[in-house]
Amino acid sequence: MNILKDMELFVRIVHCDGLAAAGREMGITPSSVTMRIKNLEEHYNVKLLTRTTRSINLTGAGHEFYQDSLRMLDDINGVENRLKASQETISGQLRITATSDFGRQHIVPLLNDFVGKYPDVTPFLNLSDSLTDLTENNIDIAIRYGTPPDTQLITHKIADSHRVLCASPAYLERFGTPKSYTDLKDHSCLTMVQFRTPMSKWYFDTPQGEKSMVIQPVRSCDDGALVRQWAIDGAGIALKSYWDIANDLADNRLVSVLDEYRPDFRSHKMAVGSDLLIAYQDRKYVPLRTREFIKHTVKYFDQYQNKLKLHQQQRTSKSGATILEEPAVYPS
Amino acid sequence: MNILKDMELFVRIVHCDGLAAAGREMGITPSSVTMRIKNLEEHYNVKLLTRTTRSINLTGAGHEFYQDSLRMLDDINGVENRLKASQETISGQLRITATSDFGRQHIVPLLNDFVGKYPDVTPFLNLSDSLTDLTENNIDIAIRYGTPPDTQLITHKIADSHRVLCASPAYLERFGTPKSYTDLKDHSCLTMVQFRTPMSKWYFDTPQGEKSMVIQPVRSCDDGALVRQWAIDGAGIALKSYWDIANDLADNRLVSVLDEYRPDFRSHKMAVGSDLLIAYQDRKYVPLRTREFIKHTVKYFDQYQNKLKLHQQQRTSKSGATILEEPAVYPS
DNA sequence: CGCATTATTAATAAAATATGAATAGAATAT
DNA sequence: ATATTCTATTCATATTTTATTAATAATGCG
Repeated sequence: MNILKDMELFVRIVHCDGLAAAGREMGITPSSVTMRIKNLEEHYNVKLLTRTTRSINLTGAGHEFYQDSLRMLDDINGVENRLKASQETISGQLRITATSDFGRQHIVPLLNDFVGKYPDVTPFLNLSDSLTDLTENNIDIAIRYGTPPDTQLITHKIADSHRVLCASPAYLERFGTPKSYTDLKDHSCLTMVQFRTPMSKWYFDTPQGEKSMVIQPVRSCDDGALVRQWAIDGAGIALKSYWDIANDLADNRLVSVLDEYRPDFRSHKMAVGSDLLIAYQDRKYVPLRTREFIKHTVKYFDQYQNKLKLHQQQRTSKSGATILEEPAVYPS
Repeated sequence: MNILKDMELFVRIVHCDGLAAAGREMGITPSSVTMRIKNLEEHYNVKLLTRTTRSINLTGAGHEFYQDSLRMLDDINGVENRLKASQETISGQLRITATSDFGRQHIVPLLNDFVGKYPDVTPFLNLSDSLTDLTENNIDIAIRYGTPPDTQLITHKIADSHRVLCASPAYLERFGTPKSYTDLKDHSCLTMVQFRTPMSKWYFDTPQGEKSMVIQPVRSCDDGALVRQWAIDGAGIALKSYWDIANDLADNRLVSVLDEYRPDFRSHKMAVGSDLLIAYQDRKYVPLRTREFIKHTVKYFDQYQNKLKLHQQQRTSKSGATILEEPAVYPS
């Protein structure tokens, strides 16, 4: 009897909530699954699952065994990886998740770079604005704004970030630049929809403390890229994360407004904070390719940030227009 | 490949300082040992042992693998022991469901007793008057009146029981004792509400056969304990299961009436019959704690029944009220 | 050097595991 | 209510994995 393999199967059964489904994922027939669980139970003389044709339920012993299995599988995974690591190279599949617009702008070129350097790495990129479960999808690395609401993850800050209210120069010329956050009620606002909820409650730091305002979006969408495009097209003012529009600001396709109010949005389901973070699973063994990619990413954004600063200095020295720097004075 | 078994073998090899010797201890041939180590090394592409015909030596990776093996074997050993323990020792969580009033009066002291005897048992008591699904809630034992409408359950009769119409001596003195079931229409009746339906249809065995009567309750409630308390307080006549009021009858807080009519109530959702039963899931492997608790319960009610009989004999001979040793347990 | 013991190899035997077809049960759709 | 679909199970059969046997080569000891 191969207990470790049975543990793997058992965990799959629990996750899939069914024997047949687990078998499908593992590439074996339902009858085989039945047999193996039956043998396990007979061997230890313990019932692990109460099962009808339509549902399964863990017994007390089953619950314990599930926890034990998770622990042991994690352990053996570490052992195997360390064994392989004795001559490990930077190779294999590297699975990354990032928000779609940010991913296309930053992760795609970064990943090209990485794969160019390490050709044996085969990247898989999940671009999704909804939170992806790392364990479920076997993701090595997640890149998000703010700490995800998952205590199991290890996070590293890659770069400073903050939210930015932005619009196209054409829009601002036509409808005026808001001087106070209250002016926004007379503007066209664009919002993103996350978890089916429009993120229409915007927060502002004011001399009177934090204020929030519920805006009435003229357009909303669950795709971050489209919100950005709308803003570039002059459809209105959008609230975006800094790195999503860093290029647009640098190239003057977008202009930030009301920076001094430090605009923000929040959600209980969402991550907390606004900095750009890299997150990965707390595993006993992190593959070399993953460790190397984290280094690579940190370096990339360091350099990028420097590049942008340089770019800004050039612009300010030439035209005097401030784009990235926050003015310190509030309008009266 | 069975890594755990290979780990076991590997540890033996290290301890025995040789493949053949390890094989001898494990009851397999040297060639088999060679094969398995070879497969291990090939699978992970790592050399674990440098071996000549006369001596073996651990490589760096082999040393790590040896440590890993010790840890994992220790872990799996614990898992296996715990699994077996659930069958062989009286330990672990024992999950019981009982009706609330009955549970507080009888199961709580019984369980105290049981846990005192077997300290490794951690009891969980679900006190609910509505039926609890055993599988769903992972309940080991249910104690109910009458056979539950669940064919999957195995039931054992613990004790005789029947329904009893009862009222306080004070009530009967003031409003008279009913002589026939038809007298009940002139009495204050108390009923319990189960599944949102008042149990107001009462059945009686009469010389003319079974008769039923729909009573108009002056008070009703979905909590059995409160109905009993109302009766004790003299609010009227209640129809209760015998064991729910056995203590009250014994101590003369309640007096039964119309016993000769064998009063009863029924419900299609309810259990059939009125005897006190213990029910558990039809499992191939019933944990030892469960089996032991069943024994314990049967014994407890046997003794209790005898004690009540004795008490009654003393009462009829002395006609003096005494309090039973087992007090009705209420959180005070 | 011979002797005893060991590791290895390859063909074969044995054991463990998976499959496929048949049966029955439970939830959903009709 | 009835049909349908998906599920779990069982058992005989096929496949894969693992162990054995016997033969061979290698090491160290007296």
